[in-house]
Amino acid sequence: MDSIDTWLAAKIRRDIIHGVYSEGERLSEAQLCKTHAVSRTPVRLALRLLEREGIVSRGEGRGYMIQSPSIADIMQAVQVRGHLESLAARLMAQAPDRATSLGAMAQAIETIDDLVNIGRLDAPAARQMQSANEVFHTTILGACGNDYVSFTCKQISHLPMLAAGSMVFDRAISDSPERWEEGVFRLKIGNAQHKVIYEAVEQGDPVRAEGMMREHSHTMIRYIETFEKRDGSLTVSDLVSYSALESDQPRA
Amino acid sequence: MDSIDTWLAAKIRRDIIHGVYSEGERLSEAQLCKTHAVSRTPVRLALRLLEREGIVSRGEGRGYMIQSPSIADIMQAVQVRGHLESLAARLMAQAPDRATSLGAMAQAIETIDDLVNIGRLDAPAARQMQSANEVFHTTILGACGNDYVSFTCKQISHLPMLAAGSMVFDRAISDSPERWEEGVFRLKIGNAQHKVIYEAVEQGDPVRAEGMMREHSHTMIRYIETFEKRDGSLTVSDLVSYSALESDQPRA
DNA sequence: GGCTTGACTTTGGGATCCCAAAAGAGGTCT
DNA sequence: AGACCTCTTTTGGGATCCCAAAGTCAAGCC
Repeated sequence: MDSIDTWLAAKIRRDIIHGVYSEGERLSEAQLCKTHAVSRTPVRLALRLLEREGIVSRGEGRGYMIQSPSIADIMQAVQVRGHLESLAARLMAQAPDRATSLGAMAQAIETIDDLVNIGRLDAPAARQMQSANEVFHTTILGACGNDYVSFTCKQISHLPMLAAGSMVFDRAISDSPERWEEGVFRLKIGNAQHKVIYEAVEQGDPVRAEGMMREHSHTMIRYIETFEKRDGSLTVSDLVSYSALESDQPRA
Repeated sequence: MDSIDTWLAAKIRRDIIHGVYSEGERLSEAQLCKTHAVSRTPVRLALRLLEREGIVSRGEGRGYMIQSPSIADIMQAVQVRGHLESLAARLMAQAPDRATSLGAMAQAIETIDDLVNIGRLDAPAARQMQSANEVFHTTILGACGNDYVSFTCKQISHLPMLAAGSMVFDRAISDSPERWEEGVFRLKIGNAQHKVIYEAVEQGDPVRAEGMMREHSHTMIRYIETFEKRDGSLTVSDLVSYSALESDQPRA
């Protein structure tokens, strides 16, 4: 299943996101063959995949053109994802067999609660939290009864911050105590939202479930905005490093 | 831009949707090479594309497996699309520069109104209506300010009834006068919803715009449901023929 | 007789070759 | 001197070849 082309696509995607290529730069198949030491077949498959992902465009003439996503692009995509998740929350609250999936959600909430209460936010804790958060969100997507919601989310999950359950971690969190306090508070707020969503789904309140999920994703967008304002020039590469916990690949 | 593989993918997609292959059937690259008289390269590209579209799955072992979409699948996808469009309507109602796109929407509404008032629903009229409807919906997607909404919609627009502005036309509409009357009434309702959406967007009322767009897409789902109930066994192929006006390909 | 193991066949992934079309460079004509 | 035409080179699409892995069948062993 995972052939060279998939791996190659991931590699090129990483390069694009990390800004190795400049916006609008033309890249040729032959060039990629040389630099990655593979044949043209996987290169073409990879490029077609990236084209469908929208981070490379295949113009009428020849050559592929880089379409590196900006922070604004990613925030737009996060908004779309959040909107789809709010649909999933509403549908799950209406699903007759939703009870079977409530356990996983409750456990995820509990895990996050425990981690937040411990108060340490080191890498392993962040990874665990990330994982629990992913469980919470994918459970809703999977239990909403509409498989296309989950499918559509997967279609756009290649961008940074768009994988299921991506969380923003502030790299400044370990610098100052106030930042640290702020980060923990934010995580508590997020999990409180999780609890409301859980309750609404359990009680079969679709309006409340959808509304709270909308707010939950809005919180993330707002948080990225505060990053942007604070750091001045937030790069896409920064967002990758924040959400890098989800991938096995170390930052380039 | 449109190479053999794209064309081939469209051909195989049509075959799958029209039920040429049975569910779960394995198809091999070599087989497709023979039947469509092309080399393996475009076949592989086409299969990878169809795999991403979700109508063909590439298992761990060898062979691709057909995943022909059911009526339920399509209705789920329509729900997703409708939800995304409701986001677009909300965002457009909040967009500062929305005024520039209001003209196209108004004209589309007027065109549909004229066609409905004439009262004839022959093929050219249906095609015109389809076209105007497409203008209305794509204008909202394009003017909402979030490019990813439109992008995400395109990602799932390969299924029948999912292209922008797809409309359901009742093939029984020409049979009996009451069905005919019913069909015209339904179109009037639909355009009345368009008018409300237009008004809400113009006045900058995001809640009303989103709500009415949600209702608008819900109307379509409900209509497909009535089809299903009436005909007993509605097939995906039927839906294609209902929405076939949008494509140049005649029904197989 | 059933199970295991080995050879054969099928099939998909990767590499290479060929070709047509398009971009670029250079020369020529006005 | 500038514009247009032509030739060359680059590049991407399609075809074919090769290989490795997986499935299959059969024969031999327990």
